[in-house]
Amino acid sequence: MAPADDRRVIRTKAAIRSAMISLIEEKGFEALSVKDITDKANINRSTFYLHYVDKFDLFDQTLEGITQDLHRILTEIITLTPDDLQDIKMPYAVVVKVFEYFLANAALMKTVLGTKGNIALQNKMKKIMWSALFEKNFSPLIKKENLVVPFEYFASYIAAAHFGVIQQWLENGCRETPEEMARILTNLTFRGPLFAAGVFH
Amino acid sequence: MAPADDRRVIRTKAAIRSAMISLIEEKGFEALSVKDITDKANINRSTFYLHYVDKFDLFDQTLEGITQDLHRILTEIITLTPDDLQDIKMPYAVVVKVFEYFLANAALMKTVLGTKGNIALQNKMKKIMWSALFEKNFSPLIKKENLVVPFEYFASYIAAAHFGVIQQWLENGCRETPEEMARILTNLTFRGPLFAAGVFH
DNA sequence: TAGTTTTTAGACAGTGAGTTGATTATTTAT
DNA sequence: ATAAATAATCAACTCACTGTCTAAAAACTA
Repeated sequence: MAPADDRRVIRTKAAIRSAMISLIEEKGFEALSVKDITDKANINRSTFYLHYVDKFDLFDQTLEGITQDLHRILTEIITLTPDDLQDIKMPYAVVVKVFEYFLANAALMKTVLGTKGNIALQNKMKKIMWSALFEKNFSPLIKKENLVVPFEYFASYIAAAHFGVIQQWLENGCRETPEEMARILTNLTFRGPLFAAGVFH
Repeated sequence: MAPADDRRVIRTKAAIRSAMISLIEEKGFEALSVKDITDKANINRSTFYLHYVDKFDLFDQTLEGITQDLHRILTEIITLTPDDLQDIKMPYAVVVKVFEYFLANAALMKTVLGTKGNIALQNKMKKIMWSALFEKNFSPLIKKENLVVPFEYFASYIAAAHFGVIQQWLENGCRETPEEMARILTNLTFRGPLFAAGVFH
């Protein structure tokens, strides 16, 4: 092992990484071959194996930073209190932060969450968001005796719903601001989707 | 072309199909090879190519029946009126039907929607459910002037949320009855998730 | 049973994966 | 500026899977 800050290594890894991202956008993760990546990155195929075990390893390493960041944002920044949930402001602030982060990493996030992505990767991210947001924040606030539906389905409902909205936003090219998206998402969840859609008055 | 009801053909196709389903459960769709499938199905690899172009073709053909059924269930059975949405009963009936169908085809549905599935396939199914359920039923009922959030995000929210709950249910092994699941889902959507979770009283 | 069709076994070329060893190019530290 | 270190390259190799094709064997239908 040599200095990891060797400029050749940095250059090579960057080339590989950005080749992967642009290729995932083109044809999806599963359809990629190592050869595709190294061709696009203009490096020898052997070189790839000096840095990564295979394309999955490459993706994992790429995703690692993202998931750490996200986890930090979700847990460090805020711990909700019961009062926060009675008002829309506090969760709103968290959601804004998340959207801002997604916006800053839109290209990669789109490859993870977009239609060309990979379910296992999606689930990895879902799990992180889930545990950070729910287990540590929402869960303690929910009184079992008030539950009209099983907690796990409530959780699946919210987690998937939020993911769906984020996915749609990324597909659209992130036209709305993080603040606007946070407003949309908190409205949908706090007021209920049908109310937010104007079906109930 | 000979009689398509030749018993050898029926046997072979059935063997291939069920081999595929069980292998997807094991290792996921992308990891499968044609050889895996034919080994499991105990047929010659050449035989596979007599019936299918490749594994994607096999999956498409397998999914075709499912999607047609689902589309029929969602469109034929019901057309919602504005009054239906003021009450929870009518949508409830549709949702029960859907869960019943999923239950009857749980093995395959789990491979499509489960963690080992494939995003493209999920999207295909989402699109079908989406167009049948929303474009023809919900959409006309929503008055633009009452919208608090853009319609497309409302749509993404609901579609993804329902999908998430169905996924969770399949992962759990379909413990709840279709009626129970329909109750859960309609409660979450009609009352709003936080109300259904007992956060609001 | 006779005639037809499916399945089989095996071989084929083509492609990507992952590894290796010798060589060249670049970088860092002196 | 130069030497030592090490990263990248190139070519070649094994392996596994794909998709196609043939001729022979097996199973089906009528």
